[in-house]
Amino acid sequence: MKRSNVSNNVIRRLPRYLRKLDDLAGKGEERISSDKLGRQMGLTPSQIRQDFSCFGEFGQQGYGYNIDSLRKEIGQILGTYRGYSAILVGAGKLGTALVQNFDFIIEGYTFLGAFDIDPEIIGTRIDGFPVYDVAQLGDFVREHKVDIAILTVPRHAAQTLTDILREAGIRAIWNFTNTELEVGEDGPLVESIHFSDSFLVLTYHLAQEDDREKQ
Amino acid sequence: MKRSNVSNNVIRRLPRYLRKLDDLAGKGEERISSDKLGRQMGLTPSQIRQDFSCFGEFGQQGYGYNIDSLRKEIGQILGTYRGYSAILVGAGKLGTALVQNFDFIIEGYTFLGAFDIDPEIIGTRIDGFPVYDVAQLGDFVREHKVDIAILTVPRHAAQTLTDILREAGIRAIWNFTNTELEVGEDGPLVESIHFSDSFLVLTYHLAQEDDREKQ
DNA sequence: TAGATTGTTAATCGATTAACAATC
DNA sequence: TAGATTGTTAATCGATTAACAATC
Repeated sequence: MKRSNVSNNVIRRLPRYLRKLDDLAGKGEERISSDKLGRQMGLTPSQIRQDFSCFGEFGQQGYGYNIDSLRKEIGQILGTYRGYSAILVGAGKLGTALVQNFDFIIEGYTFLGAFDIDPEIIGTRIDGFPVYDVAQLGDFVREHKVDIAILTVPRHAAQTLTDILREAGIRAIWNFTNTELEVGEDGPLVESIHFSDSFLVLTYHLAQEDDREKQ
Repeated sequence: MKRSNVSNNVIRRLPRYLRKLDDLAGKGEERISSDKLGRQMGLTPSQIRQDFSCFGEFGQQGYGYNIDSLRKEIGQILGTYRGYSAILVGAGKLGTALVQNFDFIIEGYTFLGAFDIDPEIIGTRIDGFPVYDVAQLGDFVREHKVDIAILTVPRHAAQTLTDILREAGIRAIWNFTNTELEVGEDGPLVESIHFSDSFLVLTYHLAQEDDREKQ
């Protein structure tokens, strides 16, 4: 695996490849060429070959790529099945939905539980996992060396909890708070899902359609 | 407004600008230069000026940009306050969380209600909005000329509902099903939030850190 | 062997950055 | 007026695409 200076664009395409390959595998397909894959995904064959070649040589001339082994390679690159541990910070509707929709254990991660401030739900269970008092968050992260925090708290609490998580040595934050988190120099990785950004891109295109029509 | 061939990268930065400007306005700031804005957002001043200049001349030499009016301009470009109508398709945990977290009406959109297949929740209300039988989805969309469907159904139902929505003339689908929707030639716009893609980008970086360390 | 298809090098295209005249 | 800062043109950088020898 080379993986020296792989561009962001390439990295963000990898999960799409993985999804597509899972799809093809599910359909019982065995092999695919960059040409066919490109047509199915709306990419050029060149780009696909360039992307893969950032990480190694996964194909075979005259044959293409073996779907099953390519899947495994890309999964490996993306860090699946490495047993990374995760916790949920903020056990509201959104957080609960995420835990229930992602089968973390099957996917090769270890989900350890949730944290919340509401006494009503502390001590209960979500999908079988315990809900702890957020007051214990720092100690828990330190003790269990938690890798990933899924942050689904109200925006006003986002930075405070980020600070606690950073102090406790969390490695990554999956951020759903719709704010930019301050993590400083060698703070944790942050990957954000900004719902409103995505929604606004949608309405941008609608607005553009409307404006074009008016002319 | 020129808006001829604006690149995707530019479009995806616009919501970030809007968030930042809202932030600054909230802090009582009145004006900002591309230089300061760049430093705060991690972009070059050049890029910021280029981005804005795709849509018009919003600044003033020697002064910079007026935060309030720039906010309004970008909001306008992004189609806020145009009264676009939206429905929720799939009233599970995730969908409910989205409706409760986005105050659609305040944000300038019109939320019309939710649709589900579960008789238990059909006829109930979410955040005050009615939950209809999904059997009425097509007719409802046609009748109310609904602009946007928020699709939060299980993946196996995604394509069927997409087909119904397209047939009924929906203009855009905000897709949370973690699948690629087939919409054909002049089907609706699709903007997807792929949770798993985002999560895998996170674990990619963790895995890379780990591999680098091992060496 | 002939056909298919890779991995990689070179060419092109587009996006970002730098520079600067215009002007508030 | 002098200083600041824009909008835009030109230069650079990086990403995508094309081409092709290597080879299964």
